[in-house]
Amino acid sequence: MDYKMELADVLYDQLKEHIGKSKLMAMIEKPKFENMGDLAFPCFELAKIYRKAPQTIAIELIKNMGDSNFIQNAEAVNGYVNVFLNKREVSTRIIQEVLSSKEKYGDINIGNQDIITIDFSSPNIAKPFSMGHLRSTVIGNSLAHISEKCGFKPIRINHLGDWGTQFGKLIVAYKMWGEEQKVKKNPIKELLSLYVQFHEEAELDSSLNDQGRLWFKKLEEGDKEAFELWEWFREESLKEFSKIYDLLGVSFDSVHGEAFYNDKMDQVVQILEEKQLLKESEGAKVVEINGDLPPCLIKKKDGTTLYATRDLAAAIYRQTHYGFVQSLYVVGNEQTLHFKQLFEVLQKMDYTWHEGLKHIPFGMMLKDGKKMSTRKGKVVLLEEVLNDAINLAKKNIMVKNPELESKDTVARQVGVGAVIFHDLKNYRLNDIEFSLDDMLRFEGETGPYIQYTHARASSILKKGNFVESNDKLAITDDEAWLIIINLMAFPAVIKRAFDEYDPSQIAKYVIELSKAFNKYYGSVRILADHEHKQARLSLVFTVQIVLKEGLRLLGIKAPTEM
RNA sequence: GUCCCAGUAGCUCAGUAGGAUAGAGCGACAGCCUCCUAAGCUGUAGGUCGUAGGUUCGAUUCCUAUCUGGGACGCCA
Repeated sequence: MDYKMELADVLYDQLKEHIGKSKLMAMIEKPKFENMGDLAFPCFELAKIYRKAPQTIAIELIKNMGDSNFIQNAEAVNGYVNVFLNKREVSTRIIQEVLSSKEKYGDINIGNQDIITIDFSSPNIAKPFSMGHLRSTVIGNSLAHISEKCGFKPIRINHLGDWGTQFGKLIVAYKMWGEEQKVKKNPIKELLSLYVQFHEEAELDSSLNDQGRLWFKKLEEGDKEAFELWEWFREESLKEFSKIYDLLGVSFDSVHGEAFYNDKMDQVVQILEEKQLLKESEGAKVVEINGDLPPCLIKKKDGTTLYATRDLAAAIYRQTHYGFVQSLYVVGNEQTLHFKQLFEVLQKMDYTWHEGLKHIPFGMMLKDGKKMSTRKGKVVLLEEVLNDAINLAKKNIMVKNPELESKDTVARQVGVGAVIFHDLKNYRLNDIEFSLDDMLRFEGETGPYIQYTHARASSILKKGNFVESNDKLAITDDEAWLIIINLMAFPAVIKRAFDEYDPSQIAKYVIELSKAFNKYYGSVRILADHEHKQARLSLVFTVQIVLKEGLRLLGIKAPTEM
């Protein structure tokens, strides 16, 4: 039920000569303070049209307002029409709605099962899974859930960074300093230190870079030795990554990395040539782009490809293979220019579907105010952070709930939940200064706070032997109203999260709902009063449902005890 | 040098298709478990919304300039 619409209906008759309904809808806002009602209509713009004071207009609007079951009364204050909803009617109705839809509450069918490909996570082979990759992973995963909730069919793609000059460099480093046994024993760590060593030595001897490029050329041309080393590095990396994905609860529909497009790039280059888009510039092949953008590099002077080439091939492949209506790239803000160029080139190639391509940028994970650099070995390993969080959660359980049966499972859900929530609760374009302390905080506006609230709700339902019923839903507690308002807002929040590709909307929402519930819990003895018990427990049940669903959309588990 | 993003309480951040008294969490201080999980709740202290102009009945929100921080700017991804 949309109460904005309800208010618009009630006011429309008086205003239809001057304002359309959609404009009217857009003008209605939420009052700044609770004691000012539930909806507000500002009359300042009307003052010009009617040549009257806003306050006078508000008073007249109220006097001639139509009737509605859901509107209790209205007041004219400071040029606003402040509307109070009929709490009893609205509460009953919303509880009924959640109860009948369960976890489908908030589903919006705007997607028509159309395909959205989501390119996210995409770690680089032979490098550790760093905190930087966490952002792409959790944002992309959440966007997949959100788009599904909006009726789309997401295709989760892990576009592994398994190709490029870096592998030439790694092969050189391995051949010069690597030891098979050491790498077998501790693959990622050993490969990383080889990679770091390479960059240190290359500072002194730039011919190493040439060798790196040479070995990458060999790799692209199918050299056996190069290929076998590459394959080995890839295998070892995938094993490491799958441990992380298991912990995070993330899975993919496709793990085609960059290498997958190796045999599809010639065709792209050919098309570019046919369309006469390819120009020679300083020995390299480029596509020039109108406007201020620098040209997009397609081939280096040694004939090897660049990631733009592979991304072009990938975009075309995805369109022919999946027929997406939207294709999202959850990739860091610093690559904005690359995607602008990529999309421009696809437009120049006359692909009409280029409009569905969207870069979803996010801010960087900073260390000491600076970008982390793999090349210098300045990385924080995600696995270590997750393990720290899980251990801390376990410690908390031992103190707070030593009787709990599935301690390890819950510790994992809570620890991982804390890390994911910490990442998702802020707007994605903000840079995040890495702070282990912040990430391991379990109090206040954190993942564990939401999970705890959910566990509380679950526990009370169990203690109260709650049985679902459609009767006795009328809630009379004043303290419940804040919960009701939040429950009502859920569908709109999901819509906004989808429209803006912004999971933080949902994170902020579950915080508000949790606060409202905990406040209620603190002031109302839910199980004490027999007469109101059914209505109250029904309310608790709706909170449990929506919190669980909200957390699910963020990729976080909701344990019933903790 | 050019372009992009950001500057709100001690810290981390909300709020911005312009609107009513500037909002949380953490930290600090003071309370609340004979009572449904205290990972909780209640209260106090704390801000000329980076700075200066402009548009407007009204600007933290829009425009311009400026300062500060970060990022991007062809053979890495």
